[in-house]
Amino acid sequence: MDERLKKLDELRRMKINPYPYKYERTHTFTELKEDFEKLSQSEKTVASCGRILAIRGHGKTVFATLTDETSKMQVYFRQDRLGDRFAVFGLFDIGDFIGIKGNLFKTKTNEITILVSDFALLAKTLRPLPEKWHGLKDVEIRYRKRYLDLIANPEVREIFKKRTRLVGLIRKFFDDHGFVEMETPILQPIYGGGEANPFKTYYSALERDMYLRIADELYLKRLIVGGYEKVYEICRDFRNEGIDRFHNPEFSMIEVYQAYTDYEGIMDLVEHLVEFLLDNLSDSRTMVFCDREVEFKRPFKRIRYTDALNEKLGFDILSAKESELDKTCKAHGIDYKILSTGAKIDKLFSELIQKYIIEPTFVIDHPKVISPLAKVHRKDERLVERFEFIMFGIELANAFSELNDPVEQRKRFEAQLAQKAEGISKIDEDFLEALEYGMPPCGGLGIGIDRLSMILLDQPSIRDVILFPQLRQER
RNA sequence: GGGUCGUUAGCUCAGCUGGUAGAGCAUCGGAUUUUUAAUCCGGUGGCCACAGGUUCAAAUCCUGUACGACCCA
Repeated sequence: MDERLKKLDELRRMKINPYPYKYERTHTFTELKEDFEKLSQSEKTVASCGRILAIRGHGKTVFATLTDETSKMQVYFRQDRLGDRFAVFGLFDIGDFIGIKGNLFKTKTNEITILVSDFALLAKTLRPLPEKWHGLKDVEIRYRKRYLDLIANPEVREIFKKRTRLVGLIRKFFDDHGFVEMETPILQPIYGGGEANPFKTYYSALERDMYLRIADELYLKRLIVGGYEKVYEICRDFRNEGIDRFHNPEFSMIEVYQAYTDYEGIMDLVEHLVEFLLDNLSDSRTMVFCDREVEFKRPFKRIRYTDALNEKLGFDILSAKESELDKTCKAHGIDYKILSTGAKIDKLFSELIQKYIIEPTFVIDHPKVISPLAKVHRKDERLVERFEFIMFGIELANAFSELNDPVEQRKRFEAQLAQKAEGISKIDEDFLEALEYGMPPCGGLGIGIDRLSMILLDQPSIRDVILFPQLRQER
């Protein structure tokens, strides 16, 4: 870094501003390559700019490789063309941003190159870049200093662009189906709509505790009460819990609510969404994730939650005694002591069934105890009308026929409180009051966007699809 | 929370059963007018994550801590 600071001084002595204000670019590197035939015939010079990736000096000439966001480009400096200015290039380093003007030609190895007739420093770098050949591998640096990861590993830049395209497609799908995108509060006085511990904060102006939302559900339902019939929100939610390959405390979801439909209608919607995403993101309806291949074919497989679990356990989970549940949990190495009845059942399900679901599958008709916001199943009052969309053992979506009976909803909240379940600390009276004004029959859906990105982009860790994952403080 | 593995130059990595710290790239100086992981010659660069312990001697063995990865809960 000392060497580079010296060069910086030297440049200033030469009256060269190392941090000028702008550069007029005529073409990106990709545009230059695409229009090579036409541009290389022309006498007119082109102007491009980018970061220096490599310098290959040959005495009175220099080849350098530059990169802009779109592509790489080789540029060629010759002393006989640049005269005294040629020496200025000696003060440039790998990593610096420069602008060049010149004409396109092909070298004898057939590489499109700019013969430089004029150049300018656009920004001097002080620190050396990670090595060009091996890239940056240290995952800790890749996550802590993502900008270095993005410089050194262009494929990572591609992943995040694809993620953005994916979110754009999701938005387009729902817009095209007549849904309206809404924005609801991130800071909530009462949290709810999911099972999780919240992040807590303090709202000075209102002199009260607030929570970062764990879900948007209860606000979007208020919008259905208000008369909208198809709404969605692409939201950042926050859950104050563990971090692992599939969990980041701060994560992205889309929640969708549609009036006058039920979970069957939502299943249909999800199938079409997934199909739409695949058709726009990849060439086939086959998907590879962590070396396992899966084919998408409508209709997706459906598995009844309790049937699957009962078959595996050999007894009926819903009529089982608490002691029997405890025994079963213990047998499967689950620490049941701190868990509510519902949590025990759900834990068993994840361990014994969900883990092994690879094909795109709707797990349907969950027990009522683990689904406080879902409507009772029309054929079995111990169950609710709910589905989870699961593949590769990962839960991607969760949906219900939404409970709209305010009296029943109050009972469920009270039961949740009595169970000391996560995700509720007190009853959201305002929400219940909204339901008392009447919510039409409604299907609701939540999709984890990070996990969906993981699967569609074949990334093994959620941190590979989140630009700035939180890590512990460095010491 | 538990287990396993990792942490050595700016980056990627070697470093054996303990004996003076190594390579490639980057960087600096020199040569080089079509190179492209350019090449050739010469140099700089290290609190071996941190703190203890064992030993005549520790990057190496032991203990603890921090951070990270993976697995389990």
